[in-house]
Amino acid sequence: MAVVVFQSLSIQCCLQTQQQHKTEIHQQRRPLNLQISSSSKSGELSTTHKVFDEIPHSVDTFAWNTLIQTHLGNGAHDHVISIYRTMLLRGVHPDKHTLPRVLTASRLSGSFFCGKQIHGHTLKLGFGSDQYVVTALMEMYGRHDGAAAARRLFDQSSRKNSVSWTLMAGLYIIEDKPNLAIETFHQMLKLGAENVDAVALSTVLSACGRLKSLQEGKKVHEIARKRELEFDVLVSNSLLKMYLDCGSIKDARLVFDRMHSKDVISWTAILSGYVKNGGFNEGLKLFRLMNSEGIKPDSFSVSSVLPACARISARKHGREIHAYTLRNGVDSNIAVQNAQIDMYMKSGCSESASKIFVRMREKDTISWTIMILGYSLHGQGRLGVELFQKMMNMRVRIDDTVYVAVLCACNTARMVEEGKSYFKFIRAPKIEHYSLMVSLLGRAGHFDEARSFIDEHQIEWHKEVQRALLAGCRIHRNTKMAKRVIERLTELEPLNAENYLLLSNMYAANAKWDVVKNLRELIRDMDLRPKKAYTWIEIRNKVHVFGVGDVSHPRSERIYYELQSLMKKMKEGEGYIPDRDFGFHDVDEERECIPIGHSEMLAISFGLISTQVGTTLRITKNLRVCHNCHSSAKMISKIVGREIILKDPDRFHHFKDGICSCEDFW
DNA sequence: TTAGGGTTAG
Repeated sequence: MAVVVFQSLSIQCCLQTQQQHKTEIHQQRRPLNLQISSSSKSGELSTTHKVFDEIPHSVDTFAWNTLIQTHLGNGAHDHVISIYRTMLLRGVHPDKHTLPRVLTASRLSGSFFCGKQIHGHTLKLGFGSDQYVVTALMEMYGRHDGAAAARRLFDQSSRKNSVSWTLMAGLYIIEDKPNLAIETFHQMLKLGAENVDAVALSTVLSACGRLKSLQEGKKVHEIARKRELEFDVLVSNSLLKMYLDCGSIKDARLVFDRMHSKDVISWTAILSGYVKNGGFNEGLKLFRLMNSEGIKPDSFSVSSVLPACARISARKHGREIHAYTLRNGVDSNIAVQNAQIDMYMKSGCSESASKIFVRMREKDTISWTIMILGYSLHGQGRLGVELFQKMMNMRVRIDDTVYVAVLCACNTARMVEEGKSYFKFIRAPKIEHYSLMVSLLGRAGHFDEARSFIDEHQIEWHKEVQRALLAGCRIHRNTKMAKRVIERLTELEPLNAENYLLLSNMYAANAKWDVVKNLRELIRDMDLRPKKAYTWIEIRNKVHVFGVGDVSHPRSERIYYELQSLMKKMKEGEGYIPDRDFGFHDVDEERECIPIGHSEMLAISFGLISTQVGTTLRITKNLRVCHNCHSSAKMISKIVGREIILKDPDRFHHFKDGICSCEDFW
């Protein structure tokens, strides 16, 4: 931070000095200007500075301004201040071009004190009402003291233009007051409609997005259309983002498809929009299309598409994109590296993720969070807790999401006391933190404590909390409490079919068929659509999908034969007895079906007959795996001597040598 | 010679 004291310098003295050297300036200005301009354009700062050192005292302000501009453009803000000081010391008079630049430099270097001194200079020199000076001052005070401070300067200024109006609107957005930003834009329209330009439209569109107001956004879209600015790339990209922020991917796509020219930002915005809204395959498709149209992806586009690979466990695509980042030099970007770690973790390759994490030159809070969550996902909660301890020791910034991650890790590792102590550190816990604490206590079987915790924090009427409690009931087969929880869930989410199915399955387990019949009728009458269970397995670049009792696969006969033979081995060699209790299961159809017809069993069997001995099988299920399949998968891993990695919505199960990484707590 | 703006990761 530059702390420069100018008060000792006399502006009056500078004025006199300049008068004295007026003749010399005229004689020497031209050759010096040329020298500075050519060096500045080449961006060679050291050369520029050498030239600057050679400038005689009599040189005019233009050369100094050019030098200042070069350093400002290169982000050398402190240096700009030093040059300004030298300029004053040499008696050169700052002008209306110098002052906004040094004000900007002092704002960007965080030297508000210095900025205030320069404000004094602008008044003494009579540039207080220059438009560029006013906007620089507005931005400085606005960012430091808030929008109200900028507003005072703005209201006092006699000549307002599109830049000052837009700046004012932008400051309101920073303060999360999008309504005021939109109001400012409309005031500008009313008072000086000819001023509206692409940047003004872009700013107000961002405010509409923040407000999630499709109505306001469409009004601005109409204004852009009328002023023929709709297809300006900045405006189009802002419209795209506004529609995405307002949740209308359809309108965003319409803007994208109609754009005359698309840049890397347009492509990144739309593909990121799809990925964030669950359109993982469409996101990947757009990424490929972008490449084929000759738009080179940058760190932003790569970080936007990698979560799609993570979510659909598309290791192959993820690896290809990873290779692309290495070839194109974007792999050292921290956001890209974080997205890569997340992708590898979520597609089952925790080792590849760890390698990147270890090699990272710089790690931020997000990098650590991804690793802690990743370890929890793979049943290595203890490693996650250790990482959190390390992170604290290294004084890395801890935020709410890191606490979510470490509480997840404590859950996985069943480290109740550690979880309790970390929870105490959270200043303002959110419902996610409370739910994780309830889950931690419930999974450990501490139901009385979980109840007291819920009462103490008055969080009973949150579906997340009830679901967390249900997880504990499942593990400990606490049917009595589970019934109460599910009944509460049906009150909280009357349109969620899953809750009625859980209830129905619990009554079925107790042979209360009349209640089961009533619940099924209720589901039908309310026209609720329960989820169906599916499992995917990728064999030689082709994805095979299996439903419950599926016989549609061309190798179906062989798949069932393999399963029958495995079942025989499990019964004879491992003493396996299928569990008929589906009381805690989320789908109805699987209870009706014999366990070997469950989708994950079919996928495992197909994987075994389609790959070489010893190959690891990787499968993904859209719903939670049932107890029978979990036990079967453990035994199969031992019988066939293979690792089976099964991903369900909450975690990875690594079945190996007859045991699972989740230690049967899922 | 100068200002205000649009895309990323947990």
